[in-house]
Amino acid sequence: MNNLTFKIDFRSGIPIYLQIVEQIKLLLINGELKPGDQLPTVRQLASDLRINFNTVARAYRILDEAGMISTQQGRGTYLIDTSTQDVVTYIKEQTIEGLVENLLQEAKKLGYSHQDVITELEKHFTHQNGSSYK
Amino acid sequence: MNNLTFKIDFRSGIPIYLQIVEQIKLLLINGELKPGDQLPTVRQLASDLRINFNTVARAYRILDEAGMISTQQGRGTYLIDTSTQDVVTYIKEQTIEGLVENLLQEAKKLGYSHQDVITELEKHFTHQNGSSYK
Amino acid sequence: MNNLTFKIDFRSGIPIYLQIVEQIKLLLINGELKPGDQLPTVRQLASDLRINFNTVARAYRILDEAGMISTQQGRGTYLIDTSTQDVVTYIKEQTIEGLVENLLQEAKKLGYSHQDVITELEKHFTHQNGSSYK
Amino acid sequence: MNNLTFKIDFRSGIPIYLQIVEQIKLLLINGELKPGDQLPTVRQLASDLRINFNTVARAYRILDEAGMISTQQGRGTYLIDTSTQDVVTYIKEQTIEGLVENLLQEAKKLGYSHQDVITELEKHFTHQNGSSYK
DNA sequence: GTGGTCTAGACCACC
DNA sequence: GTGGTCTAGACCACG
Repeated sequence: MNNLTFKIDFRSGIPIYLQIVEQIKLLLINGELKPGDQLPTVRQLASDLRINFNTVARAYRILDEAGMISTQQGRGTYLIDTSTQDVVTYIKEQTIEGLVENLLQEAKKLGYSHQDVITELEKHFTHQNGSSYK
Repeated sequence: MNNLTFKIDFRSGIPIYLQIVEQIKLLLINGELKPGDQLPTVRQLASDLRINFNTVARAYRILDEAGMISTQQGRGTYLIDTSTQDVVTYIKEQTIEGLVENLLQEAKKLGYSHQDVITELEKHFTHQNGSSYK
Repeated sequence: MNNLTFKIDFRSGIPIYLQIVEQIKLLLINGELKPGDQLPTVRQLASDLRINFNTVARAYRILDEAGMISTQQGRGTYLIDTSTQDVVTYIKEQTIEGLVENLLQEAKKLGYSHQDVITELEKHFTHQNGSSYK
Repeated sequence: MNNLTFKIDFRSGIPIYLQIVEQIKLLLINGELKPGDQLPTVRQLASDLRINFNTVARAYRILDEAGMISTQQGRGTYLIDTSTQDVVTYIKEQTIEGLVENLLQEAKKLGYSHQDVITELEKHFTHQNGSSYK
């Protein structure tokens, strides 16, 4: 049940604890983790990833403060258990919005119009794969 | 002649030297700085921004290594002087491409289709300002 | 394990941080350091060499930007860990080529033919040590 | 008589005064300047090259101290006038020797044998132009 | 007066 | 404990 696919990049410069937070969000979105599931213990995950115990604890603390997980003394750590799809879509929307907002903000500084951004995006669509429209 | 509009946010957590690097790129793109122009001296800019000259020197060194400026011992620092528009468009394109690529990569991880990204973008267009597009 | 033989010449006029960069390249080539090895911490090496830790940090930053080492906040600094011999031979070749190219370029300015250069080289072989060649 | 072809590279990082010293050596070797010739005045050359007066003066001082030129108060600066060919060949030899010695020293550090250096050199001969043997 | 190097030491982020 | 950032200030090389 806990063969989770964590990928940590030690060279990316992004703090490990943040990478863990992101990974867990992704696992939830992918469906690899479901609301109510138990997360690996801090010590287990630290050992698996060959990283420091405190680093995992910090990631869990952040998720806890964000209300995404529930840490229960002596019983373990669980993903919050609300009506499933709600959490997932909320997180997804929150994330994509942040990304888009950031893109537009930067583009604006560079003097690009919204149309320019669209054009650039479409360039990438055709390059990568013609099949991605759903 | 050198009344440049530098804006440093000391509370953003982003290193000052990186903010300077970005600012100079922006000034170039905006046309406030032109290829061949002399930049303020390290000590002058440091004094203007109320920061240490080593911090400015570090920013200039990075821009120099990136080939955007030319630092000349005892003479000052100059923006690179190639056929003007080339540099500017190159930097702009490089930047927007990076931003878009990053967005799509993240969106993909979240399971969004390209169309979803477009939709989200358009939502922002109407919210922010109705003038620029659509 | 980290009894590395660093030799810094404080009177050479060559910046200390550059000397450190060169020394580490050499240690890698000599095999005294191997891909994946941890380098001494910035503060440790600074203390050993009786220099400021910022000077070491600068050398490490350069090596990092060049992709030769991997600096990890809070964990330490490690030599890059690709298929061993690749890195070493690449660096060696890159270096010797630069040296030879430089020599030929200068010799050309002086009006020397390639044969002249060879002749001059052979003169040095016999002077220095009769064993290595000819 | 004084349309000399000076080429200064402000971006090379090599001090301008050293570039001038080298240029004058080259002009002598090329025959563009001959023993006994008058050099441009410090102010004239500084103006031509758009550089600081002191920089040229410094270059001339070095050449003077090296015995290559003779500065005569109020009369100008002249190249030393010994039996022509002597000076030229001396300078040439001195220079090529320095270059070769430097190459071998660096190659040695890298663990290259003399044969390796020869091999690398020959690689460059065939690549550049097959006609250079005199 | 210009930039470059180095030092000493404080404070922070991360592990 | 690790590296990163920034400051303050000295000294040097170059122009």
